Amino acid sequence: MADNGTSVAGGEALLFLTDEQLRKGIEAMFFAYRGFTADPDRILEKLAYGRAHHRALHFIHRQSGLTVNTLLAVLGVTKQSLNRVLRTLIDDGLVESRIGRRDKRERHLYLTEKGTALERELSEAQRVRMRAAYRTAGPQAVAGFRQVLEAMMDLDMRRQYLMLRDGV
Amino acid sequence: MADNGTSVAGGEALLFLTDEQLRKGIEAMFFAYRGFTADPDRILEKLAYGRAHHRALHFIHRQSGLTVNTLLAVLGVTKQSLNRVLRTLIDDGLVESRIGRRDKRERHLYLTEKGTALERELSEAQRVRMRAAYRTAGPQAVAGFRQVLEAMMDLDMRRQYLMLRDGV
DNA sequence: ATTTTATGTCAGCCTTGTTGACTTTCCAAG
DNA sequence: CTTGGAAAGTCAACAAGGCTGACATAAAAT
Repeated sequence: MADNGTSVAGGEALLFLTDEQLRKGIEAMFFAYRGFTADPDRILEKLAYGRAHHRALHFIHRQSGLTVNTLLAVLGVTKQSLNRVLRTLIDDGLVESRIGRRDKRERHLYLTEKGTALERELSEAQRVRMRAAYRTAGPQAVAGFRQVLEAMMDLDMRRQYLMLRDGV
Repeated sequence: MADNGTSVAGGEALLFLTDEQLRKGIEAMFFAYRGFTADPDRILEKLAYGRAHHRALHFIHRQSGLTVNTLLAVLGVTKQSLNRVLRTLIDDGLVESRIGRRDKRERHLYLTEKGTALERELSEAQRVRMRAAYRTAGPQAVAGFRQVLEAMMDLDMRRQYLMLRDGV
């Protein structure tokens, strides 16, 4: 059996999923996620923002003009929790909340210039790391990386993810 | 260019890392991590424990007899923060703290039978999901998954991870 | 004998999650 | 046109789990 836990039988690769193999994957996820958030965290710290602010900025940038309800669904938190974060972002002039034209109950969220700038700084820090990791691991690895991650999501999360991945 | 962002030039595959590609990876990480923690979280909730307890149990199981200091380094939290968690685990009879034989200042941590049982339940829930994801994605994807994750870690985290990965 | 290390603990603070209750505004169905 | 329900905002209270700072004890190391 090869080191990566694969073997070939009858031209078809089979997976021998030992608990050991799985544990390595679990620990890799744990440590990698720390790396994944480390760079933005450092930037946010200086501004007295947290990861929650980053997430909000990310998805507002991603889907400009989305409603509060949509953002709640994507983030998977309560409206009270989001509101605290969103209020500071609006007060600080990073996010603009516009009343819906069709449905005036809705608030549509947009990044201001200032918000766009911070989002860019945060995501660029994150991209630098991802880019380096992708380069190190190579194209095949990258494809596999995404495949496993997508297979690991809950169904409802995958729905959200695919909507974003393939365009809204 | 292929859909996965790769192309072949002169027999060597090159990576075209558009911001779009990177963003998909970033969002995949975000949603996948939620899935990754979802199953243990549900189990922990019933017992009034949190993710912090799970992490402690995991690494004590992983490296039985490790000292408090070692655990602190792996988890990357302060001793006050760990202590709160550790104390409840010890009080509840999931973890045993034995005074070091060589160095009596040290406390070596072990899972009790009860602790082992809970750790198994938690990690099995996590393994079920990982196993399913691995099976769906296939062996090549799994190798790539781990490669990218490892390349994404901070240097000091990778040190910790490799020590655990390759045996202590 | 003194200093350093490992651990534990108290107090207090912050972020970010939660639930519950209540309001305002507004759309939509009866 | 009234009424029910949806979208959003807000107040209060609470908890987990991070953090810092300060201090205590025991034991090792110098």
